[in-house]
Amino acid sequence: MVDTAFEKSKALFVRRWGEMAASWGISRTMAEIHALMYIAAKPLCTDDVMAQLQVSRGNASMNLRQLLDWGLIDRVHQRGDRKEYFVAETEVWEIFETITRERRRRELQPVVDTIDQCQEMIEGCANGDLTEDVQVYRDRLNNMQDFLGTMHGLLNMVLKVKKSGLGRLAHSISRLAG
Amino acid sequence: MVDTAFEKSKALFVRRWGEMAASWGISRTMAEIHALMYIAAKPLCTDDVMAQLQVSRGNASMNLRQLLDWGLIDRVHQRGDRKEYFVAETEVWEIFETITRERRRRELQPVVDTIDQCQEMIEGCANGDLTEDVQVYRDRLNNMQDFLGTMHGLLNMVLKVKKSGLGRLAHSISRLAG
DNA sequence: GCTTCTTTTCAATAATTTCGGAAACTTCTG
DNA sequence: CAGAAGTTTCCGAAATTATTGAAAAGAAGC
Repeated sequence: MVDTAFEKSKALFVRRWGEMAASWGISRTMAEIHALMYIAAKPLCTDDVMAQLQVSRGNASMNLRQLLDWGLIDRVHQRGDRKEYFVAETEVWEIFETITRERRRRELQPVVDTIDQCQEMIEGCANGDLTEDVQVYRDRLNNMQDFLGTMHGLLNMVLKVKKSGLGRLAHSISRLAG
Repeated sequence: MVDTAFEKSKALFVRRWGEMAASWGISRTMAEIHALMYIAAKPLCTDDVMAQLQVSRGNASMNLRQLLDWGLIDRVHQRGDRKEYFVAETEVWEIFETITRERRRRELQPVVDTIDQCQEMIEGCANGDLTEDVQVYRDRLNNMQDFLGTMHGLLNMVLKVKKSGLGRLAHSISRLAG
């Protein structure tokens, strides 16, 4: 069968994609479904996912919902079929933007907020008793916060610019640098 | 006690840092130790970690070793004391570089390699039977690979340039864009 | 509008994986 | 050799993830 190599190749990609995601704190199955849809030529339904990944209906359903929440896949309806089908975003930069946006919102923002809070907490005691320890601590918090702010801006810049070519990125940075 | 707010603030930072790391696939304790050392004014020893985070000696030891493997902390010897002490890298850009370097090596590189492998696997069958499915699949793999390559380059650029100011970054990008 | 059939969602249970603690074991120093 | 510090292994606890089965939701036909 000619398709064997094709099928094997796809399975390999899906598996590896899942493994990578797992080490990044994303459920393996969720990532595998995403990979499956990313490389699919046409919409897949829940049964396709169940069959290809050998998972239960509930599991497939839950992970599909999560992918919808993340905005990584969309519902698609096929006429004459009441089943729901799904397609993945296939523009890699869009995928990247979606993932970074969600992770920033869910996981980075709380840290930024917490650092603010930590800084407020030591403002009082910093007056009366500005020991070296407190000063060091305050510097470290500031550095981290600056870094997170810079990364935030840099990421936004990269994402914005990916849609208008590298020329503008250079320009943006020139202004930042000048 | 004047230090109460200070201690509470530090504890809050450590806790939140650990939580964030946990959602990024890094053990909570390992991240907490790292946070503890990042904000510490002087080197800490295993017993400090045990006391402040309420973990066992074995646990502390294992996680300290991992942090050493990652290159996020260094051993420091205090003269007149047999104990080992540790300090964290405190330059945020260095920390960032270390983490991205390690994660790329450990988790991204295998994906890049796998995509290569996947592409080779379908080269044979692509000749005889170039169905649309195969073609779509091949395109998606290529797009992903291009993306990973671009990100790799971009990251290197950002890291290199952080040590020589933003001016050079703009210049680098100008050349890329031109 | 009601029934029936299909699909999705939810909740309880089960399985897997990860993590941490205790203790055995090693190493180093005096 | 004694004592302290560091490491590794094993096992149980906790968290995460998956399965099952039942209920809910939604479309087609009457």
